[in-house]
Amino acid sequence: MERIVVGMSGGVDSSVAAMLLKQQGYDVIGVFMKNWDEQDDNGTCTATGDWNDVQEVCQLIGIPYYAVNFEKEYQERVFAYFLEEYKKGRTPNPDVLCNREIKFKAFLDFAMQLGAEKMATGHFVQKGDADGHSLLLKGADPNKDQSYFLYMLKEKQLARAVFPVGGMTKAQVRALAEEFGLPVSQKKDSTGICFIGERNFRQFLQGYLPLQAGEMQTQEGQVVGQHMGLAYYTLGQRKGLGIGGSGDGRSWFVIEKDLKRNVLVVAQGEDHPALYSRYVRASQLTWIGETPPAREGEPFQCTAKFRYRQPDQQVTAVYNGDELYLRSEDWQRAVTPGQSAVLYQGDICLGGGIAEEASREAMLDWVSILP
RNA sequence: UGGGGUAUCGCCAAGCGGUAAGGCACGGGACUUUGACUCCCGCAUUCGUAGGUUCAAAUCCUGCUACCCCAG
Repeated sequence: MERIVVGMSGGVDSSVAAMLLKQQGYDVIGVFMKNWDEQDDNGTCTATGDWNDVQEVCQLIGIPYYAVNFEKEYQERVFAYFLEEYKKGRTPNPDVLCNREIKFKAFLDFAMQLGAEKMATGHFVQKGDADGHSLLLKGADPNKDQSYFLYMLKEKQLARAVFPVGGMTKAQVRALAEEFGLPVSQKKDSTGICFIGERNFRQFLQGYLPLQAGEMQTQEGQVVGQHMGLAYYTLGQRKGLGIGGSGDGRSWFVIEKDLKRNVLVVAQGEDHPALYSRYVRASQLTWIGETPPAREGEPFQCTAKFRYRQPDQQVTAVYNGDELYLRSEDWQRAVTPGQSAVLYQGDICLGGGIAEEASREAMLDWVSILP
């Protein structure tokens, strides 16, 4: 009997995933990952409730369960990077790294040590196969597809993974949970940084990054307010600026973080040109498959998501080593350095990179590159 | 010191005798395994202040206060 270790968060999706695998006759082991240690106001660990849910669910399903601690790995491989990026004025996405480094590396290794053939998670993604090569496909529920967060995986990692709920809709998953009387069937979907959870983001950052207040200025250099530290803002941000009523009365948005001058550059109106770009340069490009969709320097068509849940955007892409250049058909709003650009062809997730800069104008000689 | 003007929510701003629009900001919620965006709801028993006229005033009258402008 094939053994599969399921990464269980205490949520509906991973609980149903474990249950389905058990039904299919696998030797299922549930494992709860603890990657962040934090006490809430009452002094109890915020992960305790989730661990309790995991235990309840596993007992109900009738599978053994364990908890494993990856706090150190998370700290070193994910959180350190997270803070470094903020210090550079960028806006990192820790969850894509968490998946590559923790869930599909540290945890995968752990699963193998438990004698498993495969690991499983409750991600809403599907797997495909092309001549024996694993493909990452979007989840069947277009509203819940989480392939964006898994683009950094390699096909070798993927080959070891199964996603039992990826072919279902969220509604179907909940219905199954309900049907089997899982105690978490009505549990609210979790959001926020994985393992760290929902919290006041500024308060959270304050504990790790020094505050350095400075000026908010327009592009023309007019001072329109004070900011409390560039790290607390991201491109395209509207809320939290606190400078309403000035200028022409429209909303203000962050259009640039000038680290050298410690100035937050803002502009008025959601349609301000500075919020939009068409060209994106990304680094740290990774392909899921061993064979990229095109050769270096050879432009190709695909779609991209510049943020989670964004509809596919038609782009022309070309890459050089781990540098990726994209030209979008449509204007893209607030493409932010540090955020990921994830590439697709149809339902296949190809991989992606981390945005370094976005521009209204070409940063490459596209005319000569394009056919 | 004369003359004129303006004072309505944190900011901007409707209102012109009939019982306080709207925008921005802010707060709450929804959405969401990053950060954002977006959407929904809330947000002045009160109109610088003290009186007066009137059935009824932010809206009319008077005093006071503050600020602005022009004269000096």
